[in-house]
Amino acid sequence: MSEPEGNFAARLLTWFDQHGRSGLPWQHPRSAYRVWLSEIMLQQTQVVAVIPYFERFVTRFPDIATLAAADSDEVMRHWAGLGYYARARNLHAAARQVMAQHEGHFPAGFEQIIALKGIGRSTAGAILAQAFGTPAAILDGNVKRVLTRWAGIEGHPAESLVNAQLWTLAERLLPDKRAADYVQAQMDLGATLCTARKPACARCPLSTDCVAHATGRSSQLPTKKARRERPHREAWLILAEDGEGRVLLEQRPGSGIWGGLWCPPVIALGEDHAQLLRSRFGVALLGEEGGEAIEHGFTHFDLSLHPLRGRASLLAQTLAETPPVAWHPPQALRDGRVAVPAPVARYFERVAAAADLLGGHHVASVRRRSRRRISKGNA
DNA sequence: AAATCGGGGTC
DNA sequence: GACCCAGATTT
Repeated sequence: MSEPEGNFAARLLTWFDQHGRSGLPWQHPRSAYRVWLSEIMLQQTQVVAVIPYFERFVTRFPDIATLAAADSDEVMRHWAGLGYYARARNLHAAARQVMAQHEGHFPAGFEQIIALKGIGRSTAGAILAQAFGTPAAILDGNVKRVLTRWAGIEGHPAESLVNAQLWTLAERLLPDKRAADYVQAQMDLGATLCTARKPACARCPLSTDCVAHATGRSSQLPTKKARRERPHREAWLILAEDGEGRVLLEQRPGSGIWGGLWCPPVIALGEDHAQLLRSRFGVALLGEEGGEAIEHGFTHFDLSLHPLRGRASLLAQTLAETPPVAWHPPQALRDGRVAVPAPVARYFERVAAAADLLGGHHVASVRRRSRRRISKGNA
């Protein structure tokens, strides 16, 4: 078929030349490593949220060898607050994979790229096209939206049949030139014109033969999935302080929420927290006092964390199974020296701000050092 | 096929 | 408050 799709790619690229985004940090310089890193960070994460993390990450880990050689705690520290922490663990593992299997050079073949941890079909295509100029299809949220609308594809994209249909179409529309630009053009169209809500069809280069636009179904496509209501969970957040005001942290297991991050013990509200603190950490909590709950929403449940502060009394006893434990001053949990979950960092900022309000001005210097506050503008 | 895995931007 | 985001991996 010569031009059965009505010059879809050509129109997209012409639009891109005038309206595409060209100032993104990973576009200059554009190396395989920087493209790879950006694609991982951008999974389910918006560009504006990624940019400050990307800048900090490449400053500290400028190349694959540096990343591979780094300590995992330091990698997690540079990811803390961005979410989906399995991405960071997979990225780190993949960097070591590249060192071991490809002599430190990011591979240029699809099969080798997709074999790396954390890289699926779409991310592999995006890297292949942007880093090596090899034409490859992608199918992220943007492209799913653009294609379901343009071709009028009904049914939820998660269904295997619909998904296969979308991949086939994406492959068929692929131009044989300007591979990197074409990837970026698809992203930019989806992010700026063919948006989830109120698409700007009047300015879209594809509207002339867009099925959804012609039939008035743009707001109906892609088909939304019925969402279940999110359950609500409650837990204690145990803030056990030693004699020097340092807080007890445990490293969370790799699987599950906040995997690999450091966090004060989180114990379900119904459980016997005193007994659990004793058995798992050899600690008793003295002079307990509560505080206002920390509300935090996840994709599939809401969480209320009830802070429970107290003085830690170490019980001299041998413990059977002690998770990795560390003690850190609250300041270290605010300024990014320890990889803690975003709501935990926020909690300690709130406590510090309250103390600042009551007392001295010494906290000002701490704030200046806090990149998280500045980059994300947390209140 | 469905569930899991974060946090924030945006309306 | 609901929806969504340059998805991959596990169940």
